[in-house]
Amino acid sequence: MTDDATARAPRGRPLVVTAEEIEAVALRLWAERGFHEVSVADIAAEVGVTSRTIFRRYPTKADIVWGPLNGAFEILAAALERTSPDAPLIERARTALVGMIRDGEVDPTAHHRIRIVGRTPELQSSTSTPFQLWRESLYDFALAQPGVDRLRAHVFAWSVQSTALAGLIWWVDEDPETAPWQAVDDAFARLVD
Amino acid sequence: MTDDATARAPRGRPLVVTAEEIEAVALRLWAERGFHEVSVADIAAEVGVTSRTIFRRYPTKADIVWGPLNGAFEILAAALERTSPDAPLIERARTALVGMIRDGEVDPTAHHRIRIVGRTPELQSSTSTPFQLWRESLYDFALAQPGVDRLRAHVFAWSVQSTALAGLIWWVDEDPETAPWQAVDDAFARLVD
DNA sequence: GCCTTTACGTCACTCTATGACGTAAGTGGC
DNA sequence: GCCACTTACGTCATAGAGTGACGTAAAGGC
Repeated sequence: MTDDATARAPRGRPLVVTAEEIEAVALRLWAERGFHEVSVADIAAEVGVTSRTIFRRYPTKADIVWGPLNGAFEILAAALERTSPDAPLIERARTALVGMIRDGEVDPTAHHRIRIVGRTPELQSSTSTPFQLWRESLYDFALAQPGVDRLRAHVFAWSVQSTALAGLIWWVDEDPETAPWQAVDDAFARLVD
Repeated sequence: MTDDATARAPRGRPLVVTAEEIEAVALRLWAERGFHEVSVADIAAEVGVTSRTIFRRYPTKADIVWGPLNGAFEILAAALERTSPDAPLIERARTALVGMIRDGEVDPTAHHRIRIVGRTPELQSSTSTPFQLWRESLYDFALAQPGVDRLRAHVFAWSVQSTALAGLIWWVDEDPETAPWQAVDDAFARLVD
């Protein structure tokens, strides 16, 4: 998306560690010991910086987990637009979401990240950045359709997001051998009852 | 529920303040200044105790908001059982939830509490105690019905809870003049599309 | 009066998060 | 090479949510 031709050499002191390094260390430690058991200071020490630096890069500890997934709402919005306008809203959301997860458009570490989220209830907060952004995308999409009022769009966004989350949590602690998109697809199959 | 005949005088030092007093002060301050803007120490000072005492009574700051609503999951479970077995699952949940909120079986301060939740995104966390307990009730109820597998029960619990939450949030910041049960009922009407 | 039980205060400490301030390390202009 | 400018980092101080340890206050039972 960024124009490489206009991408100039950055001015000022360069970052001493990349976001990838920080997140790789964090994900590894959290996978080993759990989210609460590893503090931001622990990660910072392992990477070779101060916790102040970490908090300057990430607004909260939880945002280290999300990382590139925070940008996924744009992919979701685009995927929603590509779905068939004739299908019911819920099926369009299902197609877009499942396709997005299945095709791994987001990030190679996404599965790893979702596993930690699934194991850590406090990360499943509905106010976490990506979930909020997903709901916004879903809300805007639904509201643009004819005959959809704001409450309906609101309910649509919430139920789609929570169904996806339910599927992912299910996948993590009940069926981790299969693909995550399959669990989400199965969850949507149960929703349309 | 407690047997008054066997309710003996409590041994040991009595509580210096009742839970009602603490929660009344907390709700008043939060309604005036907002949830983040009023610390637990502020509430403790106003009540006349130390913050240590508050944290001994309530596991987290958020639990002061929920208060008696934490016991509502039992009322929900009972209300679910009273619904017509012939109706679809989602309608039974709708009837039970809306009836519960409408008839004010929970607590006179419930509306006040929900307003604060609606105004404070971080309190809408899916891991907050009452929401978790509601989902458990809904999950157990759904799983006991014939032809419902565990994933379906899981998705059912999540979508019912989030639909109720969506309705309540909608009520708080879009339609606070009407009754909250009406907003929740409307939300469920949009869900069954 | 003494023992037991329960509630509270004080102190110390961890962890997340933020503001202030000075410094290190890069780019670009001359 | 020197100097301004920009950006990242470290250090320090601070606030707020929790938690464990320890001593004390206030009740009932004997």
